[in-house]
Amino acid sequence: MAQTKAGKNNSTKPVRDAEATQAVILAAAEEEFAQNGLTATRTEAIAAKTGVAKSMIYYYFKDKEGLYRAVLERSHADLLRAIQNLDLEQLSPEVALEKFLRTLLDCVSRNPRLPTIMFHEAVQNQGKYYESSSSVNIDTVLINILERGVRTEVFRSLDPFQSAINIMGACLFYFIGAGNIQRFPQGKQLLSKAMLERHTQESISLILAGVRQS
Amino acid sequence: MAQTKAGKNNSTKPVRDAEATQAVILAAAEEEFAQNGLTATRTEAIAAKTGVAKSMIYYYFKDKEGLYRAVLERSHADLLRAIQNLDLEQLSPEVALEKFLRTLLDCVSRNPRLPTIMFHEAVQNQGKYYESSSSVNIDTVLINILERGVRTEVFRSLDPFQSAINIMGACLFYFIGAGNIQRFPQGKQLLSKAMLERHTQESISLILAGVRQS
DNA sequence: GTCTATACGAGGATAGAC
DNA sequence: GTCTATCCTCGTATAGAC
Repeated sequence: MAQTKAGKNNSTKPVRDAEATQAVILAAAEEEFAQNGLTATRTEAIAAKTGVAKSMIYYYFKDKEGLYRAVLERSHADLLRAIQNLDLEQLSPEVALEKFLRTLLDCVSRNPRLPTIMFHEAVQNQGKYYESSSSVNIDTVLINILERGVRTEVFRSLDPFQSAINIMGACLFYFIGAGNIQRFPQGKQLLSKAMLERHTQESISLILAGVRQS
Repeated sequence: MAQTKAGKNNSTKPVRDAEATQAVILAAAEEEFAQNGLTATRTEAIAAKTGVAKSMIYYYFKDKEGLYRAVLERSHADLLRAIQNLDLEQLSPEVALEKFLRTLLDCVSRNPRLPTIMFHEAVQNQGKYYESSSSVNIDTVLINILERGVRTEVFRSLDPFQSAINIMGACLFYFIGAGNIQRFPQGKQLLSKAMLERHTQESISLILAGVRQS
């Protein structure tokens, strides 16, 4: 599916680049899906953002659902890879937890749309497009860390399953609120570099203090 | 299903009851809006759930947006009232925080759809239907508690604004994930009474431990 | 590969009978 | 107050020219 790339373009063909077109479609689609979810997103809105014809979506991704799948996979890839490569087994629970959180927060800070994409998928589609893979594993990693911490008594005797959810919430909710919270006092830039770093730090502090054995 | 309001029904009229009809529509609409948000919800889906004709929606609520506004207000009312009546000023920050959290968690446990409604409104509509009221105030109350706690040094020196968001996330994320998480190990009933109580307890423990001066 | 034009079904909203 | 039937816009998806 790859031809007419730049460079070979020295003759007749105008500005046609399959990969580039796909890329702009994916980028625009990610924005739209993040805000609206699968059903409420209009293919026309995506097309409008890209500047390319609406029919290009169907040419490259078959239909809206195909595009959605592509966006879902693409947007989760970074995080999944990062979490999988973490190798936390030989770290102390506390260090492991901090490393996990920093990785998670780093990824979503780089792509703040990811949390809202996850949430739309979870709420609207009940995670049906996740199949057996994806975000489920992330929670499992976290649960394991917590279990180990409780067992070795460096963490207080919390419920690992419940706490994992609450911890994810503490980290990710920020990005969900971001759109809404813009209309807060003198419009703080929640997604500015400084604020994102602060969020990372505050989240980690809250959680580490929250799980630690007192 | 809407019928048999009984009581006033002792005379001529058959099973017609304006309030009852409105009530079933509101109930069904709340479910649908909670799952799909404003745009993705189909009025037909609401009608199908109620058993009443689709046109009743327009008769009572003018249009889909009108119904949405009604659902939004109705679903937030409990929580807003509860939070407003809290009168936390004379309590110590720690006690105030626990009371606030317990109230919040109690309300959303009684109506687990509220968090997803808030979520959709925040993400999809950027909170435009909230006007000046609603959930904004809730965060403000929490921020005030945190500020007071930091000032009096019973809480560690956290960022009240950031922490307020993270705390809300820790409490509410559970309900967002609930739909998706059903498909977890041996289908835990996340919304069962027992699990909701556990969530309440775990959230409060995590947060109190997380903010306390060590 | 990219565009324009269009078919066609879904869904919001209304009219009018009962 | 409630229903059925219908209108008509909007949105997905395809056809076909370039």
